[in-house]
Amino acid sequence: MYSHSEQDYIPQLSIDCVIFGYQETQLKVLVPKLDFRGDFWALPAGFILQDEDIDLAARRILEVRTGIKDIYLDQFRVFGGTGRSNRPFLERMMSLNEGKLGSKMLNRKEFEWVTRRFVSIGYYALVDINKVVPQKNDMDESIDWYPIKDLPPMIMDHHEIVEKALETLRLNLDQKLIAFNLLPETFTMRELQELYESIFDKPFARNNFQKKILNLNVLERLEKKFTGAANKAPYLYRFLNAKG
Amino acid sequence: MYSHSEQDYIPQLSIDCVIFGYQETQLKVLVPKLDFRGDFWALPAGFILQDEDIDLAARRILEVRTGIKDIYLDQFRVFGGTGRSNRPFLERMMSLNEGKLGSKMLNRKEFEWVTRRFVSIGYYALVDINKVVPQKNDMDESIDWYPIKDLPPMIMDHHEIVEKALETLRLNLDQKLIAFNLLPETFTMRELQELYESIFDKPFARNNFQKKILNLNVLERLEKKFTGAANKAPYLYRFLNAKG
DNA sequence: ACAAAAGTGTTTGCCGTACACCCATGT
DNA sequence: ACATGGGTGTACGGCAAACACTTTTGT
Repeated sequence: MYSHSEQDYIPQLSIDCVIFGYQETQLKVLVPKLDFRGDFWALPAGFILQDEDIDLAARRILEVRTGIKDIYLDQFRVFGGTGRSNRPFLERMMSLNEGKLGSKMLNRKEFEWVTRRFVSIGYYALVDINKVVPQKNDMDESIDWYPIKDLPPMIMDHHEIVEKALETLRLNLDQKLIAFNLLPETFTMRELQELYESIFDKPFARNNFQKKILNLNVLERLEKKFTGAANKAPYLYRFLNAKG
Repeated sequence: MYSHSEQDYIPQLSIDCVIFGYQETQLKVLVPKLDFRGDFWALPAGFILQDEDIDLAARRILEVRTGIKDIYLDQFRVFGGTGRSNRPFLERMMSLNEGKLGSKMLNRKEFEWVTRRFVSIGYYALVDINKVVPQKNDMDESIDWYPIKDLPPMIMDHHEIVEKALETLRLNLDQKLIAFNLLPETFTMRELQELYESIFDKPFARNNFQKKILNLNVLERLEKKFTGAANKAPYLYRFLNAKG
């Protein structure tokens, strides 16, 4: 399988990614399930090449897992408790998988490398869920979108990492105008509002929400969208990057 | 001198501290000057023990340099560019100090350790400047408070680190109610306002500032302060930690 | 005609800014 | 009396919340 060494990667330092997507009025997170007995889930993660900027390392990890470039990405916090080691998890995993690991068996040196105490840099990413084709790597059994309110049990402190990522997302949402990264190119005001509601987990008043968003002057109103529903057709909007 | 090894510290990972103080209407930063020819300044920094939480490592570094515990401290960003190595600086320093390093000479192994590419976690701290007795370590020629608008030339990307720390301080000042960490136990409204003005580098309207701060309901008004000046005596205030 | 959802307008209260005025103190 | 700086009150304007009404569309 893969081989880690200090020649290639910075030791004891990793990157954990919280990849947010939005689908069916729910905020979701992309989480791989590891291909071992025992039902282990873990956030997409990776290491930093000796000659690689940390932001680019995060970008590389994201591209591998989502298949797309040009992802909105933000560093949000470092997790550096003393208990942060894969050792308990890996030992349990190996005891549950005796003799079944085959080519996935870690050699002694690799085991030593990955079971040391790790400090991890947390990044969160916002993607248009329709553009993403989740990619398993050779350690994964599967990789899926889970509603943030219904995440599978994850290893180590990964639940806390998601929690902090969501906190940061809420703080930055209006500030940095990044909600649009979670939506398709065009969208209705209702869709945007439902996205906000799923992120903040509370309702917004419809008319006031519209006024607030339009006052930001970052949306372009397009033609109306024909829905076939028994009501007025809503306008479509597009996010203006840096145009007038 | 000191000896680093992977047995003791996490390699290639460091902590850089921006220690803010306030004195004579100026926001200041505590910066040591290295005890070598060539005038090198560098932010207080250190490494993380293998069995040490990163926040506690930052706290340890701060305690050593300031002599006080119970310091307000916040992680704000990771600096992880590929160019982040002490090598250019150390080589220049050594060429300027040939034969004069004496006991400060790094042995081969130590030189290899400290000149690798480093990822650094930035922390900022707020201290009551009157309580601090800056402590040199055995690498320092001196350690002093410099006005943030008049910092000495610092090595590597330390200017950028201060810049980002100040940005974060501004963002968090009202949010987290932390300005009081820069002042003595008691202070006048004018002193607090001048502190705000030095941080944001802009004036505030006197009466409105007072109203805004008092509306936060985190200050206790004490007796008046006798100044001897030809005007009304100002009230003293104290910050309420978590009392009613 | 009616229900459903979209679009828009009006009122209210809060908050920050600007302006104005009084108070205490030493010269 | 006056200058100096401290404390407080009032008026204005913008913004967000709450309430209300109109428009479009398929059944």
